[in-house]
Amino acid sequence: MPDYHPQDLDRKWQAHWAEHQTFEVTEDPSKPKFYCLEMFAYPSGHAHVGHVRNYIIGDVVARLKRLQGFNVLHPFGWDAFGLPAENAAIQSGIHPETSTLGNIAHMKGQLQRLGISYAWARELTTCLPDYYRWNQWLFIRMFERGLAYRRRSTVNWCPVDNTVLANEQVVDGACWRCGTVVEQKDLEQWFFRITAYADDLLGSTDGLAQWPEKVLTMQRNWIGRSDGARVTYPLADLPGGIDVFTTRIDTIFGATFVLLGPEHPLVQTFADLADDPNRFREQVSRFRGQDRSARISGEVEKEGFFTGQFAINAFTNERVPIWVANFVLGEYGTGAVMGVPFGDQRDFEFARKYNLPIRAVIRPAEGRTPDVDAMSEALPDEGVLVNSGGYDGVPSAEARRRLTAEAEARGIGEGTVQFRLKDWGISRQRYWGTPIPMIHCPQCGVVPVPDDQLPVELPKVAQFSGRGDSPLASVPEFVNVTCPMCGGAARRETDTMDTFVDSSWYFYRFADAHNDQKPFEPGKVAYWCPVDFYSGGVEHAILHLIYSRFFARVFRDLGMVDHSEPFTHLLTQGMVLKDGAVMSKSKGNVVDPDTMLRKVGADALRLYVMFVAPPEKEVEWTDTGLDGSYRWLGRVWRIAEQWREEAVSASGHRQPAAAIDHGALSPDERAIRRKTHDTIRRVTQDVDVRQQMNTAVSAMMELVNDLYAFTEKGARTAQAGMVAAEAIESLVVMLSPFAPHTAEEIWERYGHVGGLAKAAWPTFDPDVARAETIVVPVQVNGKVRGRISVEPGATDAEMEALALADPAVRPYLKDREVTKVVIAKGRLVSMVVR
RNA sequence: GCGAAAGUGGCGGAACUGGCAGACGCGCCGGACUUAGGAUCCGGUAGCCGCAAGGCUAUGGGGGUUCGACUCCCCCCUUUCGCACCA
Repeated sequence: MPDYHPQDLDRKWQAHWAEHQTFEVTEDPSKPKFYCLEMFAYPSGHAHVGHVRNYIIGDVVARLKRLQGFNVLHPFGWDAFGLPAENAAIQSGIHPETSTLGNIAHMKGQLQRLGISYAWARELTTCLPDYYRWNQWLFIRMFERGLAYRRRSTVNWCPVDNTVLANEQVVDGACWRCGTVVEQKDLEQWFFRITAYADDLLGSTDGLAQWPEKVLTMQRNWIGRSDGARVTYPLADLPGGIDVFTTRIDTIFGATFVLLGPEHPLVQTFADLADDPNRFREQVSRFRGQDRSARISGEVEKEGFFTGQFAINAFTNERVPIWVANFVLGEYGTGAVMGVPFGDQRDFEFARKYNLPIRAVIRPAEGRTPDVDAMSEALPDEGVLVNSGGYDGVPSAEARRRLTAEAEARGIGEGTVQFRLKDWGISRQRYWGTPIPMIHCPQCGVVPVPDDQLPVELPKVAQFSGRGDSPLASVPEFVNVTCPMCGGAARRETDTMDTFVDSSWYFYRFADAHNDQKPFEPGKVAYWCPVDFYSGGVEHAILHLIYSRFFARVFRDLGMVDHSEPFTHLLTQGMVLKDGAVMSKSKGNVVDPDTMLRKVGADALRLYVMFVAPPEKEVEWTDTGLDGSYRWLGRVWRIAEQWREEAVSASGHRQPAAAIDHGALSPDERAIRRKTHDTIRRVTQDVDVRQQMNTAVSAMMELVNDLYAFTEKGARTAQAGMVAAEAIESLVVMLSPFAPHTAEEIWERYGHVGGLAKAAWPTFDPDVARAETIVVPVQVNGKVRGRISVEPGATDAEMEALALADPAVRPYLKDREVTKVVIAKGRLVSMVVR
C-alpha cells in the first residue's frame, strides 16, 4: 500500500487542473448556472488563514455545485487600488504598481497551492486600465444622469492619510483605516447620489431572504428612514422662517422653543443682529469644533445660548425663543428642531438647564395628565393629546395625520421622510486610485472626458509626498489638457475615486472579464448574475454591500442588468483568531498557510478550517486540531487502499450500487449500506442547504469509523467488496469539495478516468437509508426507564403494548395506575403513572 | 442608552419541527502491534454516589407552560457585535 503523501498529491492535481483548465467555464444555456463568489482580496502581501477560510468556504460550495451538474462560475480578482500601497510608497519609494503587482503574484500562488478551484482566466485587477476605464465610463454615465455631482461641502478629513473619508468610513469619529480622529474641512467634492435610491435600498431588504438578519438590520439602521413632517416656524420679528423636521408633530402644542444647529445658515444672520456678535460667533465656532470627534469620548454636555430672536409656533400662535444648541446636527433633516421638553429627553434636559417652559401635551390613554413639575425625565410615550387646542382627546397616531394635513392646508408644512443615509463622497486627494474623468474648463465649466478618450490613465510618475494636495496635481502633462468642448486650455480633475467604487461592480465584470468595448455584455451578465452565493467578512455589512446594491440599481436603470439585488445568498464568515485575538502582523500571531501546507498539505488545512466550527462563527486556531484532520485523511486513504482491489475488480468501476442485491446482504453489510446512504443524506443537507460544513465532515467521519469496524470483523467476499466500494466511492465524492487532491487520487486509483470533473454527487436511496429497526426510549414520569425495538412503521398501539411489556419498564408500573400515554411516532413512548 | 446574537464536558462543537443532552474531533487515560514510536489499530473519557447492577445531578441563574424543555414564554446575569444626541 502506498503511503499518504499529501504534498505530492497537491502538486500533481494542481498541475492537472491547470493543464485541463478544469474550472474555466462559458455560458451554456442548456445547464443551470451557479455563480459562487468570495469577496475579492486586497493584495496586502500575504494571505493568512483568516482570509483563506473565506476562499475555502466558497470553494466547497463551488465544487459541490459542479458535482451537482451546475455550470459554475467561480472567479477571483484583486481590489488593487488603495492607500496602504501608496503610504508604503511614501516610505519606501517603491511605486505602488510595482508592490501591488508583486503582492498579487505572491498571493495568487498561495491560493493556487490551496487548490481553490478558480476560473483564473477571468482574473481581474482593479488597478489596471482595462478595469478602471469602466469605473470612468460609469462615472460619466452617472454624471449625465445627475447621479454624480460636485458640491462644496464639509467633509470628514483624515489628517494622517491626508484624504477625505465617506461617512461610512468614519468609525467612532475616527478614520476606519488608521484610527486618527477625523477633522472637518470644506472642499469641492464629487458625490454619488445614493440617496436617490434610499427608499429602494431600504424597502428591498425585506426580499433578501438569504441574507443574515444581522446584516439586514445594520443596513436598515444605516439607511435610517424616519417618517414625519416638515413644519415652518415663521420668524417673529424678521422676514422668513425656520423649517424643522419632526416625527412627533402630535406634540407640537408643547413646542416651547426652537433649536438651531451651529451649522444652520440663519445663525450667521442672527449673529450680525446680536448685541455682542463676536461672543455669539465664538460660541458657534466652539460648538462646531466639538462636533463628531468630541462626542465620542462620552456624552458631551448639552448646552446652548439664546439668539435674541423669536419664532411663531403657528399652532399655538405663541412667540417662542430661538436658541443655538450643540446637540442639533447640521447635516440631518433641516438642521433645526422644535423643542418639546415634555416628550423629548434632550429637550427636557435643555429646558431644565435654561429654565425654558415645559408643557404637558400627552396623557396616557388610561390615566391623568402628568404633573410637569414632578417630572424627572421626558415622557416620550404616545397617548392622547391634552393642552392641544382643538386636538384634545385625539390619540397620537391620528393627531399626527390630522396635524400634518392641517399644516399642508395652511401652507406651513408637509408630511415628509428623512433618511440617515447621505450621498456618497467619492473624491480622494490621493494618487493610487481611478482618475476622475473630468475636465475643468474656464469657458465650459465641468466637462466629462469623451468616451473615446478613456481610459484616463494614471501617469506612472508621481510624487508621493504625503502632503494634503492631490499628487496628480504635480504632474503637468496630466493636468494641462484642452477642453473637449471648446478646445481651449483646461485643467484635468486631479482627485481620484474612492476604492469602494472599484469593488461595487466587479462581480459583473467577472461575467465578461475581457470585454474592451463596454463594462460587460448584458447578455452574459443576464446568464450568470445575480451571484447565487456570496461570502465574505461581516466588516463589509454596510460599506461594500450597500454600495454594490446601489450600483446594481444604477446598472439596472441604465438597462444593463435585469435585476436589482446583486447577491441572492450572503454568508458572512467568522474570523479566525489566534490566542484569542485577531491575527495581525503587529501582534505576531499570524498563521501562515504556506507553513501549514508544507507540514500537512492543502487538504488537511482545508478540512480543518471547515470542521472546526460553522462558517459564520469565529474560531480559535489550534495546531493540534489541524493534526487531527491530517490523521483522519490518512485514515480515509488507508481504508480506501484496503478495499481498492475488490472495488476495482468487483464493480468494473461503474455504479457499484446497481449490482448490489440489498435483500441478499448480511446484517453487517446492510448496516454499512444504511450508514452510507444516510451519510449521503446528511452531508447533502449540511453542505447544500444548511451550510454547516462542520457537521458534514463529522458525518463523513462516522462513516469512516463504521467502515473500519466493518473491515475488522467482516468477511472479504465479493459482496462485501461491492458494499465497501459503494461506501468509499460515495465518501470520496462527498469529500472532494473539502479535500480535492486526496479525493482525486483515490478516485483515480479506483480506476476512474477523467478525474472528479466527470463525477456526480451521490444520491441516496431513502429505503436503504432508513433503519430496519429503531430503538425507542420509554419514559415513565419523564425519566427513561427502558428501550424497545420497533419497526419503522409500527403503530401507536404496537409501541404502547411493547412498552408496557418491557421488563425494564414493568417495575415502575407495578401497583400504579397509568393515567396517560404519549407516543411520538418512531421517537419515544412516554407514560404518566400515579 | 437602543438594537441584535450568543452562553452546553478540560477544549472546539453536535442535538434538524419540543422527544435518549454531549454526535464528531482535540486533549487525556488504557490496551494491542512493535527494537522503538510522537506511526497505526482497538477501547475508555460530563460530574457525583456505588464493588457492581444501577442511581442521582447537570445545557449562565430564577420562575413558568408541557407527559416531556438546550429548544417555547417571563425576569435576571454575563459576553460579543452593531448603532449611538438622527429630532
